[in-house]
Amino acid sequence: MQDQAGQRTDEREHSIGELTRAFGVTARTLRFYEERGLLRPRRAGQQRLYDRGDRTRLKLILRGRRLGFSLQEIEEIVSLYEAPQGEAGQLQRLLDRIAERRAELEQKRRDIAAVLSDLAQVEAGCLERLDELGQKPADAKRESRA
Amino acid sequence: MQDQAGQRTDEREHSIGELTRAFGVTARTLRFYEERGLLRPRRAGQQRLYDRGDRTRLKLILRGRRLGFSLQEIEEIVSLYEAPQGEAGQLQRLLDRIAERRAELEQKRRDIAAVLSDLAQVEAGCLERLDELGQKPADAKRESRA
DNA sequence: TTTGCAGTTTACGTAAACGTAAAGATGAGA
DNA sequence: TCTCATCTTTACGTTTACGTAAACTGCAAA
Repeated sequence: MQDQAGQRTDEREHSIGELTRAFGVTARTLRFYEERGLLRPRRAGQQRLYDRGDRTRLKLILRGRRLGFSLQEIEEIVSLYEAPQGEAGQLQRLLDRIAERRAELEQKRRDIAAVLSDLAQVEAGCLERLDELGQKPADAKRESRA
Repeated sequence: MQDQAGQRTDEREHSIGELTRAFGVTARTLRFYEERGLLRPRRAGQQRLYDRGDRTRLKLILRGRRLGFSLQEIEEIVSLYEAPQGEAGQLQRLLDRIAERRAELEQKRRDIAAVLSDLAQVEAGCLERLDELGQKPADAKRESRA
């Protein structure tokens, strides 16, 4: 588990190109996130170097993006992770914001359950009709030759 | 459970204004969705009248929106619900598309679980630190006077 | 009759999240 | 030394999902 430099891949710093390939995003996107303050890779001269922390942040960002949060919301969510210290009032406000986010996420979870349930119904109807047609379905999981 | 017209609210047709209040969207949004072909309310002269089917579709649309799907994706998803008939090949393609959507939704579900877990950790840290400070937290669920 | 509200169409504006092109720097290899 | 890939900054363009303003219609209450 060592790369050419004799370091674990997790510990190595990565160029922007490596990161684009690893995460399936464009360099423009990474620079844009940096411009928005979501990423702060260190510099070797002009070049950006992304360390493990940057990759973790990026993972969080993309996770939020898949969930349909705006970059501003993502920024707020990610900032929750990195606001550990503080006096009681601050901590209380942090807890409140966490509760808000949790409520949103649970709404999303309910939405997902509902859509999945709807899709399952449509699928059942399809299978039934295929069955009536005397056909066997061949989707990813249920291989016909099994 | 009868309204002024002596019909159940579920059966009544609604003006655009009623719908905006019921769903918390603007009239512009409803007209835009219609322009995009996502809604087709019937007309009484110029005025739009939304029936139960329209409201159901709107509910589906907003559900997709909360999950971060684009209107185009939402259109595709909703169209899955309304493509029941077809010969075997069509049904098979429909099943494939359902499988794709299901995969996306399950990815989102994993993302939600991950974020919720992260938030729970941050929250635990907060509570611990509040405890060290000798404070009692007062969030929505855990009322301090309980 | 006038006022006012709720609705309509048309059309330009806008914020977010990048895409894309231009022009230049930099280091490795032929 | 030249070339090529990869990186950089700057800047304008694009798509999505509406916002917003203007100008008009229809109906109902004052």
